[in-house]
Amino acid sequence: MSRALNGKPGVSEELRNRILEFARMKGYSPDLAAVGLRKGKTKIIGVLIPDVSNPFFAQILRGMERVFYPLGYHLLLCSTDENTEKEEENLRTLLSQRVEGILAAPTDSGGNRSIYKKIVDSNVPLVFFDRIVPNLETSYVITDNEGGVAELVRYVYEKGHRSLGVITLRSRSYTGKMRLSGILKCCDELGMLVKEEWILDGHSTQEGAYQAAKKLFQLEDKPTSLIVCNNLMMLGVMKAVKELNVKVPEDISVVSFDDSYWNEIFDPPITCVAQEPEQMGLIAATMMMDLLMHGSRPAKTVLKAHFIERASVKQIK
Amino acid sequence: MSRALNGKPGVSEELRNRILEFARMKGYSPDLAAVGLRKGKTKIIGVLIPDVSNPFFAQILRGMERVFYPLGYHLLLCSTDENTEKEEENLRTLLSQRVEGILAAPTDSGGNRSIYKKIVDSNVPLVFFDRIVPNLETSYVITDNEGGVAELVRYVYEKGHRSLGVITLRSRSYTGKMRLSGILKCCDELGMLVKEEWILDGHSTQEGAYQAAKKLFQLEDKPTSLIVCNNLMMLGVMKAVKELNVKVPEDISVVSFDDSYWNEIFDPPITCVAQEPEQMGLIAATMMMDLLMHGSRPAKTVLKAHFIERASVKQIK
DNA sequence: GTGAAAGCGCTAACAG
DNA sequence: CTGTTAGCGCTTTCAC
Repeated sequence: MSRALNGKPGVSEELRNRILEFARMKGYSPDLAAVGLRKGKTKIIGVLIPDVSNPFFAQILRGMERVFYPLGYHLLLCSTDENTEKEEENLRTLLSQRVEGILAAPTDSGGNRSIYKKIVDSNVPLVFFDRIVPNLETSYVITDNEGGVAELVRYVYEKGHRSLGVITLRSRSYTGKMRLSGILKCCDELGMLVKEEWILDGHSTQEGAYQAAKKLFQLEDKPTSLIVCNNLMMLGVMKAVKELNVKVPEDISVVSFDDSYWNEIFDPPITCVAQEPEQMGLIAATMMMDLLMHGSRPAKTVLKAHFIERASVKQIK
Repeated sequence: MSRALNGKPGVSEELRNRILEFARMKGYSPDLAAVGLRKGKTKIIGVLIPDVSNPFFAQILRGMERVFYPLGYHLLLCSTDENTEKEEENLRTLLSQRVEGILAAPTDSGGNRSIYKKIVDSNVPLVFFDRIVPNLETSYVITDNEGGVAELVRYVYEKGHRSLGVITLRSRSYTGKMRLSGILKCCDELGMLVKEEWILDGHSTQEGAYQAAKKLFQLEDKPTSLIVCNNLMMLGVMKAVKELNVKVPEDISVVSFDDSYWNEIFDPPITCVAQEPEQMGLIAATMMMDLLMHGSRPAKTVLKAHFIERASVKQIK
């Protein structure tokens, strides 16, 4: 039976055909759970993502799907909502589902370290993307966050700006830490002023950034430029800009980490550094396949964010 | 063993505790595939989606996740890329994975009818969302496409417009058919002129709509208003608007089916009818749970698209 | 209250 | 070339 259905040698053509025909007639479909149980291979990969509805992660997901689909692997999707407990629970379930590997964008750079450690130790292939848990022997793809923000800061500096505001990500997240520290370091080197009250927490969300931007725009003593730490927050800032009728770049110049649909069509179009989420997903998935097929050593890739000049920064003489 | 671990009665406290302790020490985690095999319940729901990277579907997915997660169900994700063959293959795999139910946005309103029919007949709970295969006894949630476009057309008409262009979805898709026919029907009733050459196929994509809009904008004989049939295509139209330096609404008035991040921050902000994707996902998921738990009759929900007036339509005297 | 055994659907290994 | 059997990890049933 099995031989015939799976096209293995050792069956006569005639018998094989009879079995195949019978199977078709009965509408037979193999139970992959049973196969998985027997073979110890489920053909399922677990993906842990903060939020699918964020286009950035949605595009990553698409990149992954693109490599797994042709290889017959399927994706079990879990959202963490940036919640450490949910992350832990999801991780446990994925393990229980006996996924062959886990792709994760960890919520917190330290929070669930011990669980990830356990996963690594138990030899379940693990690949981090976008964010990492430091000092863990896993494959990962991340963007050069510090390099990316440095490029933005330097650009603004060269345009003559000497003061900068920042709308930050959740401070506990890996990317949040990297981007903020990168900005401050670069500003420090260049002698760019970043007052304490110009650093506002946008909580990684559109709404958070909207509130933060409103607060900033209403300050007496404002910086001449503003850096926004991700795509969703840029959207919140745009809303505040419109609502308070702020003129960009006349009143304030704005740059953003991440490019997204809206940066280009905003008026003025926003200068930014872009990541390539789909590419990142693709790479992460490929790393996973490498781990799975060749059991190779962990690979580490740092993607460059590429600079896109548009029209949201004013030249100051 | 099983009794102790699952908290079933019939075991002494002492033995139970000893077993639990031992399990914890050994890092035991139940094999859900085996449980599933034994119980005939995999706790996995299959989701078939055209494209995760489309924010509309990503948000639907999020809505689904929100109801399934607390109930211990997990999502197996498949992308069809609007490709009928991929859809068929994915459907087969989902069935083979013995998912307990399937949530699907079918690619083509007729294409894979027979497979869906088979799924229904084999009593696997099936819920359509956003799009349906007509005349199939399943639950579904869709938006009132005809009502939505009618609202847009009537609004434009009342603003004094008497000619309308259309950027359409892929003509084979359910939503594509419904929206176009709704528009034409409404225009016919009102006496709104829609010339053949003003109906342009945007192929449901940003790029397609970009090309289509450019073509339209360069026509000698243009309509005074334009309706764009979804969110992604609106983005393409925006790009064309910027590139050709078209003035909205002075040169041409624009309305859109779907609201999305960018409609609000565009200049001018776009008048549209909005769907609520997360809500739709939530409802679809709830329907699935109903089917699963109570085995109830198929439920059919048609959501109203709600009108949002912004500033992209000019009043003509 | 406890242990042992059967069997979910499959495949690999082993006889015939 | 073909038919049978054991066992993947679990739960349910049945016997003690």
